[in-house]
Amino acid sequence: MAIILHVDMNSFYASVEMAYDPSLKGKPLAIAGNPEERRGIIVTCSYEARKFGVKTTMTLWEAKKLCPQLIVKRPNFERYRTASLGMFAILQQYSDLVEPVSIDEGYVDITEAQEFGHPLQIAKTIQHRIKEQLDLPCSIGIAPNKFLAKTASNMKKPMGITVLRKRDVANILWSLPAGEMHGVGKKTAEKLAAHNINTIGDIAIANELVLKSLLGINGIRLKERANGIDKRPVDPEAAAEFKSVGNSTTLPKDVANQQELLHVLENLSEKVAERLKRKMVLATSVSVMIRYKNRKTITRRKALKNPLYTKLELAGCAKEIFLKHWNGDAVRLLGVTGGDLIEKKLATRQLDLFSYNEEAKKEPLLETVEKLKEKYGKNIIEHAGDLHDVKKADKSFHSETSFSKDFLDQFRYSRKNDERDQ
DNA sequence: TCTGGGGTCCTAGGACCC
DNA sequence: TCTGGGGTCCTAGGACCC
Repeated sequence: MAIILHVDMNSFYASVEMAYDPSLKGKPLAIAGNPEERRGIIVTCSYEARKFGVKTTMTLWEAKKLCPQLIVKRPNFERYRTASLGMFAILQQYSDLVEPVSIDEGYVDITEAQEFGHPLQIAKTIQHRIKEQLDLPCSIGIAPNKFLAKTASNMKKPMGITVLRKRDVANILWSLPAGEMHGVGKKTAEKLAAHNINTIGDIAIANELVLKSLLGINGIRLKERANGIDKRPVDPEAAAEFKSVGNSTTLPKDVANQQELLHVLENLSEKVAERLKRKMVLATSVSVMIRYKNRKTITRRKALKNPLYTKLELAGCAKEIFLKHWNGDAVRLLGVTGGDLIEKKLATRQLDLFSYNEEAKKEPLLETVEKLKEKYGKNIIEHAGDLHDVKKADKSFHSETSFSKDFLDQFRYSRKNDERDQ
């Protein structure tokens, strides 16, 4: 039987800020967007802030009302990426089978890692090292598959370690509300409730035909998972295979001026083009998202004959789509996404502007180490020496950076988990 | 005077072909 | 004269997650 860990960082952004500036420790801290640009929602907050009722997605002014002494920081993604690199570098030292799920969580298949001890010992060591070396708290779930490991890591926060065996599923999970299950959101919970399916146990014994008609293929999967079954392997490549790359922005104020909107599309296209270039992929489709003043949102997409990646082509395409479908109303948000990506080397088109070369591949290692040293003021390399095996440590940095370029290009954070953290 | 930004997967309908 | 059914591609939108 496989042994899977799910490592989940606790209130990650806030914890990183505290590691960076220890004077913040023990204080109510929130990471939020810019209120002047009406992006002032709470992205994540410290446990001290949660005691006041501050929650993810709350507007900044609501949070301030609950907790006037709240310290608010803008997100610093560079800092979070750096910390994330450090975390994954540690995970990689216990197994090659590390699958990053987001900037702050990942799966580790430790089935073949007996040399490092029993699963519980390994989890304790990893948690201890992340705390000691990065000054960051995490929770870890230990289980025979991904679903159970993910569920387990969520059960004790912060700094919990939870073992969830398949034989405990009925005892521990079945009494929980269906909405607690990973993969069951608000809408799905409502649909299930309408059929008197209210708990995870109800899902586990529900009629497959009912689930299928209600939720499609997802209904079948939910039933399997509710029974503790999940055959998905831990896939180290999963995060590297991007399907789309997009940028969107909520405008500082609603805009109806066409020139202004086209200019925003140009800027978004430039960012997307840079990322396509960095990933060495071409887009075979372009989508434009328009959210109007009243929050009505449309996406319009165009498949391309010639895959593209330059700012000029992307912007041209985005503008064309926009002008064709924009109804003239004031716009709140614009987004540009390149989709159906293909690798540059597989493209039949002539390419010349990619500056990427073999040398560039070597840089991330040095960069990573320098950043970790600088930003944390902790010598991560010395700590890596703990490993007895310098080669392995070296290798782990290399393999880690190979996925990090793609993976860390984005940021994500946990809403559902943050709410459950309370 | 609410509600960000970056993704994935799935479904359903229409076009088109055989 | 009326009309089958499978398959694929494309598009739009919903749901969910982090």
